[in-house]
Amino acid sequence: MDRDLLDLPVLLLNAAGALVDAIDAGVRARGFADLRPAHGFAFARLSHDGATVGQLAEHLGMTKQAASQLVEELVTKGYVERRPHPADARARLIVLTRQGWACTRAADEAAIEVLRPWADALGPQRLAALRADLSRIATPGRLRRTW
Amino acid sequence: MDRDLLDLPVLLLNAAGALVDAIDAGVRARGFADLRPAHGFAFARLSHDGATVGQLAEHLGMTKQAASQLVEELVTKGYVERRPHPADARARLIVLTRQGWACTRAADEAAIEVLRPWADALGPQRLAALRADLSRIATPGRLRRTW
DNA sequence: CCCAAGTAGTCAAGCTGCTTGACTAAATAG
DNA sequence: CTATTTAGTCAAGCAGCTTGACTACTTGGG
Repeated sequence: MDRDLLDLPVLLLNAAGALVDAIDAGVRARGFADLRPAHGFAFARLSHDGATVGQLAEHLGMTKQAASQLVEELVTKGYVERRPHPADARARLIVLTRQGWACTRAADEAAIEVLRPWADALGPQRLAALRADLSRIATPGRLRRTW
Repeated sequence: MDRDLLDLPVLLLNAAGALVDAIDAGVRARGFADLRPAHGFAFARLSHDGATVGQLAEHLGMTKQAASQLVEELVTKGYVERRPHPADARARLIVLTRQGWACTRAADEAAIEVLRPWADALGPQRLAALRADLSRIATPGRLRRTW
């Protein structure tokens, strides 16, 4: 039983990795080859009303500097744009461009394509249980590069 | 429902990260402050009869060169040693030293300390279900740095 | 038995994505 | 209206990985 406990982290990491890789592959296959998984997680945060660089950094579990240059990269590639922040002239509101939204939709499609068969095999109540169980371990909101 | 599907990867990654971080903290607290999570995953592989650099690379999802220098680091710090391989003079068998075993035990303790309360809260049959469900997504044996 | 091809491991160089440190401009507190 | 804090960027550095090239040993086919 303890053996079972001990390889749970490995199992979890492995599952997460497999999922992320599969979705990333799906996104690339849809024509967005210049993006990495981290960008997708950024898009997920930006897709609700945008976000500041600081909020993005918080969400991605990295420094503001790192988030800033990630944004710079996305601006250059045309996926997001910096707008003046309506309530704070120091800050800038990062929002998705048309291309950013297109990519977000593609990512959603890819994710569903990967997750659907597996969710169907599991069944709804088992899926709900899994979500609930995972939520217990997860630190809300903070995402990080693992190991 | 699709919304639920879509944040499953985030949830998984988040949970995996939280677990890895917590165990890593436990290991450091036990006096092994010069190690990172990746080393722990290496130990897990080495603890069954040792392994070659190539096998380690495969297990950790990295190139042989990277695994080789990870081993070099662990040799320097006294956690593993290189032995001649019994069946192949090109290869070397990497095995844990006494200190390596001590760290492995400490890691197991830390992992159980972290996982136990959460496993208890879940209950045995729910835990078994979680393991089974995760196993479906996971690519067997291959571990990778996620995103 | 021997040679050609394949495999285990290491050395060296380079690069990517992150960090820490220092700074400017704007907001906020007292 | 100054003193402190906060948002963001610029610059430099670095850890952990990659690709490429090489040596030592093994394996398979004639």
